[in-house]
Amino acid sequence: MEIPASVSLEGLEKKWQEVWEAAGVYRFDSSAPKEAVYSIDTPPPTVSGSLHIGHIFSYTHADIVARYHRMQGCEVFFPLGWDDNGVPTERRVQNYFGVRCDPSLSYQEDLALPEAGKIQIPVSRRNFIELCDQLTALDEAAFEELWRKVGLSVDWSRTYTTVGSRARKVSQAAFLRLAAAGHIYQSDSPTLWDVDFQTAVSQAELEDREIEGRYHRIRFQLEQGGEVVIESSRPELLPACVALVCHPADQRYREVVGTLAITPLFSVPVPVIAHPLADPEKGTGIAMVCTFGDLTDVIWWREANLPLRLILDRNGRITDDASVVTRVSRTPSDAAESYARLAGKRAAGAREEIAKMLFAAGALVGEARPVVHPVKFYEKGDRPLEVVASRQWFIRLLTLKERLIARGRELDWLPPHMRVRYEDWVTGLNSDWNISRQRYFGIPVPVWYPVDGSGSVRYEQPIFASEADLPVDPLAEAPPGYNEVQRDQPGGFAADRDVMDTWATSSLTPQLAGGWLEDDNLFAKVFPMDLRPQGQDIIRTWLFYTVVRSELGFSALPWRSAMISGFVLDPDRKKMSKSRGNVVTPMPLLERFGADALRYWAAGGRSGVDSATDEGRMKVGRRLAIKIGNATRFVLTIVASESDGGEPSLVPLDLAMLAELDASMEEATAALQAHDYTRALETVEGFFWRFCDDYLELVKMRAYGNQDGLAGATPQGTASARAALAIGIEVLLRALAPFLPFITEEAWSWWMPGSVHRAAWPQAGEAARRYLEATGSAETSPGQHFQVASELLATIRKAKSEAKLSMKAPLSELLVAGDVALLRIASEVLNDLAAAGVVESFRLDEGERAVVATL
RNA sequence: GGGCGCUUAGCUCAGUUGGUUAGAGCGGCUGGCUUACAACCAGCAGGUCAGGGGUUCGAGUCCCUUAGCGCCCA
Repeated sequence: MEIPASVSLEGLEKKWQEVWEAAGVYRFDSSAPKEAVYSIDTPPPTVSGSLHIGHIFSYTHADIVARYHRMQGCEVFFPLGWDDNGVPTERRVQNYFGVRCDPSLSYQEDLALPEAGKIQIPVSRRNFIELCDQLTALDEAAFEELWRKVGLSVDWSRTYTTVGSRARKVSQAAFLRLAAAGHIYQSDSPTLWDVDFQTAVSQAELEDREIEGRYHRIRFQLEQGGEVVIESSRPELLPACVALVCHPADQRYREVVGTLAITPLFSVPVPVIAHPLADPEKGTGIAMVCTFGDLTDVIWWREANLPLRLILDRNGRITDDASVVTRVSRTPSDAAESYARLAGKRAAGAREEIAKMLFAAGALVGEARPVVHPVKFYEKGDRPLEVVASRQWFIRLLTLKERLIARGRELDWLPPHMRVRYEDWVTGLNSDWNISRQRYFGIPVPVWYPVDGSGSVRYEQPIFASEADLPVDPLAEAPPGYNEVQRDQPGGFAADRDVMDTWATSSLTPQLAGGWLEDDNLFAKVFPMDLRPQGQDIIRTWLFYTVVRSELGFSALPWRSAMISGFVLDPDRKKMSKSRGNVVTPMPLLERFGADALRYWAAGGRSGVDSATDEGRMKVGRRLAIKIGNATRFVLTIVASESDGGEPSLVPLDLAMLAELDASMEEATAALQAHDYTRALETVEGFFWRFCDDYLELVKMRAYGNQDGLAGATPQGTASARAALAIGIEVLLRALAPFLPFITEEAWSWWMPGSVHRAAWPQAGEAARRYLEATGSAETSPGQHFQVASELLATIRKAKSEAKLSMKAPLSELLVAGDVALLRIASEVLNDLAAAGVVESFRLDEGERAVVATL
């Protein structure tokens, strides 16, 4: 036994994480039987972001649960990954190195990077990807350092990433299997497109923003005579107009539905249709349908089977190809002339130009009316999205809704109301999952296409990679049966140039981490997983997509439970954001308060409840950690001090204290079983303070032994107190270990072998049972001695405190009145009470319950 | 506009199937160097449970309603 002279928290993080790593305390043993495995699927953080206090919140909750199950004897599978994939990394690489990707360039061996602040230089795709790898490696190291410092009991030998060859193989194989099973299709269909990022965007990446626009009133002549006036915020799409639409019940337009209207300037006849999505309240109640102004246009276009007239290119500019309009115009040369004035312009410029033309043609009615309306944006973008028709790969979702809702109901949600968010999201899905992304740093779609004799790419005949060849890069490798010289040649092949959506990989974390396709034995043991801890902000993405992939690929839920954390707010309870500049970084707080203290704060955040960054709570956590160290040290000092040589015999107070500890542990265990780490901590912590403030004080003198003149102090009583103290603190250390892993391990190491984190979680009735064994007593039911003694002590303290006296001041008499049972209990704790409270005499009276302290 | 959640002490939050006098921590105040810990200990004060209505022997808890806050979706 090595008891330190004083307790310090400094350096514990570094010391113990090294010991744990060297001893493999958190290493997953894959030889464990399946029943003993508890597996956790954490969302891998995007490493290209900067460190954020939120990064330790949800993961700490998961870690507490992981540590609990490990102590319950489970082999815990708790790997962590890094999500490197996609736009955020590319952006960061562009800014960090001052480069941009130009896929037409060839690879340069010794790439000279520009100095910071200079204009971005173009580099080849391979160079660009190398830089992405380089930067993510740096970012990963910073993240791993944070997690280790926080003390996550992760098996760091099983770290995975969402790029790299393993992720490629898994994602591509999953893609091929879904394709073979008919869950994936390719379609040349309307797609939301960010003109700056040059990529398609899926429903989950969308965000509505209110922007200012202007409603232009435009006059359309009717073929049958007369006119209608529509209002549009996007008049520049007039050449793409394919219909007018009004609500079926709108009396104003009843007569014109089914007739033809003629577009001004371009003289294209378009049908007037009726559809319930047309809002009679909006504008004039009749709108133009263009291909495509927004997603409602897509619905009208699809349902009314309208023609396609695309006029925007992928840069968001009006194309040069006037034939889209001239082909269908009644005055082709006038239409061509009008169109030429728009060609090459972006939306905003074209809008101005067409307004002039409409005005000149007398087709504009009145002044444009300012309006604020919601417009779709890519969540990371800053220009409104356009809808372009583009060839993309999709995973079918719309036919899957009911199955996904049913799966959501099987999942154990914590808190339960989070299920509603998932269900609302699934119910509201209006498109399949577009998984093609026109990016560079990501996992390639494992597909090529034949090029026919005339040089056209035959997209309808995709050549899928074979699973045995994975991972593949179609841009660098030729498909089976072809060779490289045939690339992009007539009669040869062309690669699919896209990579997959980041979620197409991230949705496979159970497969990625669990050894799917690589270690069948491991995968069978860990999948489906037990727990998915995550933030509420990624229910519709990470959680949802993972459920989709698991359902399609494995006909199973990926996990039994989902534990949803709230947000971490800034100290003023405001949402943190970069733009507001109130993001709290965790490292300085870790340095100041220590990992145990931050974990204590995090453990106070119940599932689903937002928590403010609260230094006060961290301070309390730090004090608790110090107290744990001091209490252990004190107990050990007493236990190790010279003994009177007596064997312990049963003392009712000691037994009662341990029985109360057992009761607290039962409560804490039930809470943890339900993933309620907050309640568990409160329960254990509450008892720990009573152990220190009441029990320790009550038995201190008796436990010292050799106290001359102390009433009732016997060697047997001393030995009993020492036994109870040792059992109590030992159980408490184990109970506190999942929450404050560093100080508990430190205190454990002073006197116990091995790691507290591999010790057994306290079992029901354990403390009292061990005490009875130590005292050689038969089964005895514990009494209320600890409760009663605590109450009496409180009365004594109150009397002295109100008299402004030291606790050492003597009390001349303590009167205890009550029934026989109470008096018996009281009589059995009087000696300890006399020592702790310096009470000179007691009076026990039968009667109405009362306690009176007389100074 | 729709959905979900929240409103309890100065602050942050517990409060289980309705059941004694509504709890904790922090902060505040008053004391105490008590030989584990002054980075500590003891004690005290502080609440019309957001407002209104209802069900009930009994409501912080259940129902209706109003107001405010937050988040998600459109």
